[in-house]
Amino acid sequence: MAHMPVTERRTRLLSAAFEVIARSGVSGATTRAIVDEADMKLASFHYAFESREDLLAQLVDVVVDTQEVVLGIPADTAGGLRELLERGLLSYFDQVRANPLHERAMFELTQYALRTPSMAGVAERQYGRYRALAEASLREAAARTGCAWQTPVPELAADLVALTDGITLAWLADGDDERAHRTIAFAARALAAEATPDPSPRPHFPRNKPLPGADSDVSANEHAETMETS
Amino acid sequence: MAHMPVTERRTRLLSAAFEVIARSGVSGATTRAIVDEADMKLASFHYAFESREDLLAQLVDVVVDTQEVVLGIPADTAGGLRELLERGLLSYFDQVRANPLHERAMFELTQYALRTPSMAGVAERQYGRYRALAEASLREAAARTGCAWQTPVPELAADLVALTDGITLAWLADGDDERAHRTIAFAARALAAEATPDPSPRPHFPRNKPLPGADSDVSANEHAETMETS
DNA sequence: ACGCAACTGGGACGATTGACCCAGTCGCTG
DNA sequence: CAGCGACTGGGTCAATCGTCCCAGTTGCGT
Repeated sequence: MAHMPVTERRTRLLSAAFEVIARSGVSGATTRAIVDEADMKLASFHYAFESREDLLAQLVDVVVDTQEVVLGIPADTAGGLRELLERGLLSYFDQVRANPLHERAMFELTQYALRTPSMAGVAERQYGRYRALAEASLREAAARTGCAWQTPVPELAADLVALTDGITLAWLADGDDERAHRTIAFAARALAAEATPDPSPRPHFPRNKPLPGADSDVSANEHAETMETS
Repeated sequence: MAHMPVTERRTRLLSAAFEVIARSGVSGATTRAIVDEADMKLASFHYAFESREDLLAQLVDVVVDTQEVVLGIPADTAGGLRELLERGLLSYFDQVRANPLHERAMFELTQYALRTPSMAGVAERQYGRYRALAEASLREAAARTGCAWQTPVPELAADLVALTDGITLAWLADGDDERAHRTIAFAARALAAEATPDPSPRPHFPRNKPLPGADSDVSANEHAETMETS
């Protein structure tokens, strides 16, 4: 393989490692699997990194610092706060659905960091970043619609992160797009209820409806309108 | 070690495996680590199970079927629906906090099932069970307070599962009890808003406040039991 | 052009892994 | 109480793991 400065080799190995982790988990990310994915020789690994743990630690660092998957608050201001949040959540969900392996790798790395004593605090930093990103989105959404949050935004950011995490985890497990869409609608309702009603004329009383744009199958299966307190 | 029927040996090995997974992850649950935890000899492993994968598959099965960690809806009906839900969530959270390793092992097993082709559908079944348990709790809470859900309960169950998952994951990462309590309060508010207001005199308009008992009490019910898979 | 440091290739090592084998021992049944 | 099937113990195997070593090769500064 062609010569290559160490720094670029490091970068490529980190990317390859992430790829392998997404596919086979952290335990499957052996030094040989990583260099194979990066199309390198085994010796190059220990020339670029001191050890496998060294690479893993740097990977977590990089991944946490470059995390950008967030609500994409739409530019157009059509609709009220609730609708804006819902579209932002749908945009996030589309990212997840487009690349499920990415989220799986993130969860995998989080758990690895959680059970590795030498990486104590990394998971905490990761969630701090999630919350910061969520907070920015919430502020933007409120500003865009002229609403004001009635709950401290950092607190709402934690709520939003919990919701997106929960939605993502459930979807990774069952792959049910429609259910995810319904939960997203619920999340948007719940968050919008924490702000002053937007000044638009719309009387915000959005009972959830079949969500146009969801896949056509799955339809009326477990959606019985009869619930009641058994 | 003393003689022992295969069935009991299997049970013990499953428990030991769960313990090891909680401590060291699935990848750390080697045959030797498991038999060591169970205080057995290595040969007993392959006498009780065909292979390591066999044990893991059976463990996931057992764990999914015996999952019982849910909202403990309190027996006393003091307070409205929102308060009842909040206390139920706090009860769940106490279980998690009393034994964080249990939840970590559950996430670990879910991810293992997710990336193991031969176990396709197990994660889906797991979340189906979560939803069923959540649905039962929601119905109970509504019945207890005389409220009626205005959204299909199976749908709300998915929302509740997403919330608890998100809360749990965030707490496992940062260990922030107070933040978890705030998110729980948010979750209770959000869910209660999906029901008809309870007939009690209280005009439910709970802007959140500094949470008077957030850090010290919560000790209504403390089961620091062993978790166990049996 | 030249030399030296940066980099590569291939092999090797010890440790650990899942799996297996088989001679021995236990304990129930008849 | 005798015997046979159920069970145990300890050793062994090939495969794979992380890590290391070192003789070669490349490319850059001078």
